[in-house]
Formats: sequence, structure tokens, C-alpha cells
Amino acid sequence: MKLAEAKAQFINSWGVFGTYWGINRTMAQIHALLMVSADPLSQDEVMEELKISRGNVNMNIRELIDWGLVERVLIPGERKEYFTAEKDIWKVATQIIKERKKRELDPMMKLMGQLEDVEGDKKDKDVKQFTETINGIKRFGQQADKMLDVMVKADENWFISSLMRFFK
Amino acid sequence: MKLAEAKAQFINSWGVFGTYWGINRTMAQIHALLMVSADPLSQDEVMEELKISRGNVNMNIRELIDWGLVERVLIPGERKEYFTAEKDIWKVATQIIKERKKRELDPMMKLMGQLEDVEGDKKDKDVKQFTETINGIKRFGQQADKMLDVMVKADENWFISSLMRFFK
DNA sequence: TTGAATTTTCAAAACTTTTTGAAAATATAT
DNA sequence: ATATATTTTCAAAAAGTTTTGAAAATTCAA
Repeated sequence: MKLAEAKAQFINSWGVFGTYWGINRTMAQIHALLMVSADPLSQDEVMEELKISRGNVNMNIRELIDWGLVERVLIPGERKEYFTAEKDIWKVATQIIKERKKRELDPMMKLMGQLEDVEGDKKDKDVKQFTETINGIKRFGQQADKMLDVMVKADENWFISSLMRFFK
Repeated sequence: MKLAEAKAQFINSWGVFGTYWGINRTMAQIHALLMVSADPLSQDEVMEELKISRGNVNMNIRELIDWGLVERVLIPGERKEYFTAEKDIWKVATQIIKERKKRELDPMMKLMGQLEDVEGDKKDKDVKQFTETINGIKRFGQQADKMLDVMVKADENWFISSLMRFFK
């Protein structure tokens, strides 16, 4: 397969996978494009490659920067801004885990804390089932939280070598 | 907080969290409702509780069954079908991991296999960057795959006690 | 300063997904 | 068989999300 074709297919599929992960299609495509580009690209180059509008590129790049997946790069002598993506997939994953933990797991745990004790008859089966469900989610979340923290703090080599040995 | 209020808040929030996870709002709400209900519910009861149409309940329950999170229950002497959700949050998580692995990780790994070798000059920086990115994703995916497999096969106690001791 | 290049914003349009509800299909009791 | 209850389907409507593109804001050099 030729590079151009493979690249197009990768960008497209990364876009589809992105939608499964709560990331919008275009944002994922821009991310994919920047990951496979050896050099930083300008907004115009991204527009050109993906055939999308300036506003779209601008907003999605800003969100990628917000997620910590893309960086602004200044090229000496150039007026335009250029952008580049983190290439180390381990760092990409770590960054995504960190952000999603902050955006999703933390608020959920907060809510479980609030819903933990409901008034009323502890023997009522509905009160009981509710409390058990909330508690189960809370305990599970705390374990997940700990595990993700360690994963995020660990560096790739430590993680892969020791965890994978453990999980042989 | 009263049970009814806590329940409503839980169902609503579970719906919002669901959308972060590629699950639609209503499907997540029905799941939440069934998780906190001590007894199985009929389609009519779900319609009534969540104020949604029959078709909507029907389609989303079917999808929940498809995901292995909800089961049909037959109540002797009743004409209607009733539905109940898996209550053990560990089993819920395991089931979701299993399904998402099948729906998302497996196809991605298949694609990486196809894009692995592109024609052309191995020294060209763009060819090089592309190949390295694809390979990085492939290796990462293989590790994730192994890890998820072990998690899914392990039972809760084994997992929490030994993995969490490891991750202390 | 001024003016050209570049980036950002955001209302309206395009597109996508979800929901409704009534009709069709299926199941069950008599 | 017939009637009635129940479930399923699916086209159209509603709701939600993303994209466009032109205007406003910002940046930078002269």
C-alpha cells in the first residue's frame, strides 16, 4: 500500500474510533494527521489535507491542546503558528487517562458520596438495593482510581515490564 | 435525601456519564433504573418511570440485552415480560470491557496489521513517522489486549486483592 | 500609528442521532 | 379460529452536534 492511501485510511479510521471514545470525528482526524506527520503543520495545511473549514480546524486544535495531546510550535521566521502532536503512544494514553479521570471518574465519585445515605427504612428492599448499588459503584470507583493513578505515574518501561510480567 | 430524589439524581447522572462512554443517554438511564430496582420491571413500568415512549424502551432494552447487561425475566402467571439488570458492578465492568474490546480494540488491531507496511523509501521521514506511529499503536494495543483479557478472566476477589496489593 | 496576515468567534446551516407513536407482527387465552 | 394483550418495527419529527464562513479580534512588521 502507498503512503498516501495508508495515511488516508488511518486518519479516517482514527476518526471513527474517536467517536466511540467521546471524541469528535474531526478532532480525532486532526490528531491522527498530526501523529503521522514528521513535521509540525499549520492550520492551512490541516484545512487542505482534511478538506475542512478554518473555524473547524481552529476549534478542534484548541480542544486537542486542552486535552494535552497537541502543542503549538513556533517556527523561527514564520508568522503562522504550527502544531505538532505527542508521538509516544504511551504518553498519549497516559494523558487521555488523566483527563478522563478528571472529567468523568472524579465527578462520578463525588456524586456517589452525595447519594450514599438515603433516609428511610434500612430494611426496605428498594432502599437496600439503592444503597448497595451506590456503594458498589463507589468501591469499584475507588479501586479504579488507585489503579489509574499508578498507571499514570508509572513510566512506560516500568509499567510494561513489571505489570506485564505480573500478568504474564 | 429521600430515596425518590436520590434515585432520580442517580438515573440522570448515569445518563450523562453514559454519553461520555459512547452509550446513549436513555440506554444508560434504563440501565441505572434497573440496577437500583430490587425487582424486575416491565416495559410499561420503565416507560412510566422515565417518561419515554414504548418504542424507545423496547429498542434500548434490546441493546442492553445485546451488551449482556440486562436479562429478560419471566414471572409465572404474568403475560408481560420483565427485565432485570446485573447488580454486581464488577460483572458489569467486566462485561463492558469484553464488549468494547470486541467492538473497538479488535477492529483497530486488525487495521494496524493492514497498515503496517507501506511501500516506499524506508528513509523518507514521512514513511518513517507513519510506520513508527502504526507500530507504536500496535504494540500498545497488544499489551492492552493482554491486560484486559486477564482482567476479564480474573474474578473480583482475586483481582482486587492481588492486583491492588501489587499497586498498593 | 497603519495595514496586512493570522487567529478566533459564533450564528446559521448541515448533518447525525434519538425519540415518538401508530401500524404490523407475534404470542396467548378462550 | 378469534379476540386481546404484548412486543417489535420503522418512517417521520424532534433534538442534539458539528461545520461553515464571514466578521471581529489580535498580532506583528514597517
